[in-house]
Parts: sequence; C-alpha cells; structure tokens
Amino acid sequence: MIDPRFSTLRVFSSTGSVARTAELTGYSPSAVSAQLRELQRSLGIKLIAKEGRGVRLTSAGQQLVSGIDSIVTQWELLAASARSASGQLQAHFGLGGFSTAAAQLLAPLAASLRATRPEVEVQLIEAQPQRCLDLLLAERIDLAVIVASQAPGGGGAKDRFEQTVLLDDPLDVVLPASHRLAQRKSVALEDLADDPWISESGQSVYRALFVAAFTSLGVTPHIAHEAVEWETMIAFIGAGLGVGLLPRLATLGHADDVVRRRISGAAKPSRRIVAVTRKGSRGSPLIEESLEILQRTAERIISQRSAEELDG
Amino acid sequence: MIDPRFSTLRVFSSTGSVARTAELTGYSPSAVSAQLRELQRSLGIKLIAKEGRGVRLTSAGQQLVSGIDSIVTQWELLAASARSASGQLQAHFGLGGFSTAAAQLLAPLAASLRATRPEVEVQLIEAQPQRCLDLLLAERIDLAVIVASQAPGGGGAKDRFEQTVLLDDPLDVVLPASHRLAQRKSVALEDLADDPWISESGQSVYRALFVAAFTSLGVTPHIAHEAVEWETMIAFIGAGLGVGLLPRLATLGHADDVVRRRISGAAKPSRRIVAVTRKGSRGSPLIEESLEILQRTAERIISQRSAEELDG
DNA sequence: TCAAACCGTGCACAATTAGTGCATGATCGA
DNA sequence: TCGATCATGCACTAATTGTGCACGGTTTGA
Repeated sequence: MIDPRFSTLRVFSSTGSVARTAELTGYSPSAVSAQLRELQRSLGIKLIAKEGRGVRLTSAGQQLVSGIDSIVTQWELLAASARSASGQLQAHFGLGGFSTAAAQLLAPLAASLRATRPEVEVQLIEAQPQRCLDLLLAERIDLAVIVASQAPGGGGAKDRFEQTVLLDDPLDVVLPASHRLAQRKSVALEDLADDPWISESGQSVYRALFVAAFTSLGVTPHIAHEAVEWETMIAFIGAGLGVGLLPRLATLGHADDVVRRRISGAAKPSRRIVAVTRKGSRGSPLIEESLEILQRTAERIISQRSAEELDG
Repeated sequence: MIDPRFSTLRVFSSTGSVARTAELTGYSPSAVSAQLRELQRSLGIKLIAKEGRGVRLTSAGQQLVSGIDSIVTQWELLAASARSASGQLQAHFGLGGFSTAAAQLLAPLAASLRATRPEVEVQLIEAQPQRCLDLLLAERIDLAVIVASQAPGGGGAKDRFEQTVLLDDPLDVVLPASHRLAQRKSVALEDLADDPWISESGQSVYRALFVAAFTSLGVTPHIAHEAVEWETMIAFIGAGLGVGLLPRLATLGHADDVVRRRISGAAKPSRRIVAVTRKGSRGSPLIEESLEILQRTAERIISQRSAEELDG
C-alpha cells in the first residue's frame, strides 16, 4: 500500500525469481521486471544481477530490502493504529492457509466475519505455508494460518512476520484395518519401525515433520510410497500398502478399511499451528478480531479433544 | 520520492493551506486537494476538516503526519546510504537560501559543484528561511542555508530537519555619515536608544532579531520607517531618516553617505547561520560534500574578518 | 449590507505513468 | 542439439494522475 514496488521487491527477495514474483503479486513478469528496473533507476543503484538464466539480488539490493522491511513494518503499524483509532475497517481482507487449517480454522473465521462484518469482502486462499508467507508479503492476504517450521521461512522472517500460536496438532498413525496392531488403543512409533510407510513427496513441511519424528527415535523409516493428498494416502493404506501419519485435524473421511490410533511411546510428534501476520499489522481491528476468533476456535478444538479422550 | 503524497501532506501540515502547499510543491490546488482526499480514502480516515474558508488537519491527521515524518526520515537514511555505497549521485540538486546567504555562501558552493560535478544539475532558489524549510519538505531543494530562529519553524522541526552551524554573523549599525556618532570606531546600542530606527516590515527573522537585541537592553526602539531590502534601508539612512542594523555579511554597496560601525556595549546582537537538510539525508554524498564546502567557506569568511579586525 | 477577494473542491478533459502480451536472446537439462 | 525456462524489450492499451475552470462558502472592507 505504501508503494507497490516495495511489495514486489520484498516478494522477489523471498522467491528469488521474477516469474514467481509475478505469479504471487498478480503482475505480469514484464511488469515485475520493469518495476525493479524503475527502482534501480530512481535510486541509481544496481539491485539485481544476472545469474545463469535467472537473476539474483546484489548485496546492495539485500541491504535495501532489509531497510525497506523496517519501513514497511513502520507503515503497517501506522496504518493499523490509524484504522484502529478511526474504527474504519479495510474493504478487502484476505486469509490464507493450508488444507486442514483452511477447513477447520479459516472457514469458521470467514463465516463469522461474513456475519458480523458484512461490509468487508473476505477472501480465502488455500496454499502451502511458504506460499502463504509470500502471499502475505505480496499483500494478497493479510492473515495466514500455517504450520510453524523450525526453519524460519527463507531468511529475515522475523523482520517481516509476527506469529501467534493457535494449537499443537498431534499426529496419529493410520493403519489398515487388518494390521497386526489395529486392535490396540494406541501404538508406539517404535513398533512400526519396520513397516513400510507412506509419506508426502517433495520437501513439504509434513515431510520434514515426518522425518523429525523418526530421527528423534534413531530410526530411519522405510518410505515405500508417496502421496500428495491425505485422501490418496488413506486409500494406499486401506489397500494395505503401508502405514502413515495423519494430523488429528485432518479427518479420515468415510474410509472403513483403515483405523486411526493415538501415538504412545517416546516420540509424540505434533505440528504447531500458528497464525501469521505481516509485522506491524497487528493493531488493525480486523486482524485483532480475527486472531481472537481463531484462538477461540482453537480452544474449542482442544477442549473437544479432551472430551473425546474421556469418552474413548 | 518514496510517495509524493507524503511530501504533499508534510508540506500541508507545515503551511496549513492547500493553496500554499500547491505553490510550494508545484502542483495545482486541485491536485493537492485530490491527493489528500486519496490518502484519506485509502486509509479510511478523516485527515482534514473544514475550518472557516480554509481547512485544517484533524488530530488523526497530525498523528499520521508525525508517523510519516519518521518513515520519511528512515527512507532518506536508506536512500542516502544506498547512494553513498554506490557512489551514484542524484541528477538534480536543489539549494535554497535567503538573500545574503545565497550570495556569500551558496553561490561559491554552486560554482564549486558545477566545476567538480558537472553531471549534476544544480539549482539555486533564493527564499526566506521559512519558505526554505517548506521547499525542503516539498523536496524541491535538498539543502538550505538560513538564519536559525529560536522558534523551531512551525512545530516538529526536529523530526524533520537537521542543522549544522556555519557561522555567527554579527550585526553592525549603519549611520548617516553626518550622524553625531559617525566618527566613533564602535557604537553601543544604548547610545542609539533615542534615535529613529529603520527596520524590516512584517514578522521576518530579521525583525525578530532586531527586537530581541533591544529587549535584552530593556529598551524599546522607535521604529520610524520600514524597508524590505537592505538597499532601501541604506538609502533611507543615507537620507538621514534614521539609523539601522545591517548583518556583517550584507555588503554596504557604494553608498558614501552612510558609515558602518561595530557594536560595542552590553548587547552584541548576531544571527546564527545554519545549513539545514531533511532529516536522514546527511549520508548522501552530495550533501556531505556540500556541507564541507560550506563550512570551509564559512571559515574563510571568519578568518578574513579577523584579518580585517587587525588591519582596522 | 453588499461586493470583492480568497479558499477549497468537483468535474471534464489531457498528459503521463504503469501494465499486458508477444517476441527475442540467453541458459540449462536431457 | 532440441525443448523448456527465464528475464527483458517493445508496441499497444489501460489506468492513474494532474490541469483548468467553474462553483459554493467565508471573510474582509467599503
């Protein structure tokens, strides 16, 4: 909002590519290229340098970016306090989150906002955590619900984002109904060390979590198959191809050939779900309200789990 | 440069009038009006309110301005350090100052820059101190040489400007050649308490200085006539209409019907001449270089005076 | 009390700026 | 060596921004 070129530059510094920046900001690649060139010209500085078939930030560029990070933060603070003082809400409010978060946390939030603030145009975007962060930078969304990763998303994250812990989401094991341990109430990961596993492909957050759970046990699991969607993984498991881990927030669906079991034993892997905003934007009334709603929803989920725990 | 609307808003907060802001920034009044309205709309805040036939900033507006002051400062710092690191100079460089400063300090500076940095387009603007400050805000000029006034130019000056003392310029008395004290080497103001005085009209910096010099003596001078230019004042004095004060930097010209005398006695009025820049812009190579040149020029003037002192 | 001078704003129109789509050259992987 | 990917330049178009003038409201001076 302060200057669209700042947004573009920040996204570029995060993605390192004109094409990805264009895709995230909604501009065409030529527009991104032109904006960066314009910035260079008006400052008289070389910001980007060719590298292979792509392009990278010069050190002067990185320095500029970190300065701009701080300026943008200050601007967000100012805009938020202004909005807060005037009670005026922004017209557009973008929310982002990965699949399960979008379903369980964002959908209720959007519904609530639609009801209480009908004049605000709420937009939901489902996207992977890293992409959510980039969308935040690009100002396409204003709030994201993602899985906290130990690696701070691509450098200088703490200069750009603020996060609030919503809840810890434990992982369960999913077994074929015919599995030898399927009748147990809970299963230790150690007992499944030799089973074939099904995990997610690529270097997703889930995959990192998956690996971490086993390395803490000193075990290297045998990943027999890879899937992208939970649905697919569950189908694989149902077919007896292996066992898998499923976050509690993700629903099993109507699959009756698999069972979900709590994890007992030394390693109790879980993922931490957090709400992320651009640094400085917290004071904004809509953000404040949304965070409260998200936390209430999270608490409801947690207490519901305790109740189930007692029932079961 | 960061956002033209910020510039406009800052000038408006200094002048308190759309028309004056337009004149200073070079926009038309409607453009200024539209820019302020646009800012209001995009933030959803009422920045200005009607007051009489003019408008004024709301308290929210003032709050926003002070936040923007800090952001602009940070941006100037960033841009300056970027320019400094790259060695790249800005294409345009504006200098402002009041009459005598322009002649004695700015002209040599401009000449020197023209010689050593021919690629920079140097522009000189002669203007009263307050106007110089507004021109700085409007980014029409980048450096101003003005008389430091005790009243910090219109609120929040220290959030917007930085100054460097160049020299203290003492005031001399100017007497008709036929005056009873014309033969003295130096004259005390007390001895002229009953003479008719010639001063500047309006509430100029000079006039404030003039009044201050006498109030420190507990004397209220009789101001018989008013003039805008030194030339005029000297002509009045030459005609025997009264006596006057003239800064040492101002030349007497070829008037042979008046004499200039040092001031002795309790009150030795002088004006402090300072170089002013926008806060944060100091690191810029051109500004740094200019300040050095100005200080060298000031030192030369001072040492030249000492020499004359010994001669006389 | 009325007219003239100002001030800020709205509106039609013009000028400048910014963005798109396609073509091009350059680089990397198979 | 061919195809894929990437950034960028260019002609064209869309959108933003600024201008000039007219108008309503307010103050000042006759």
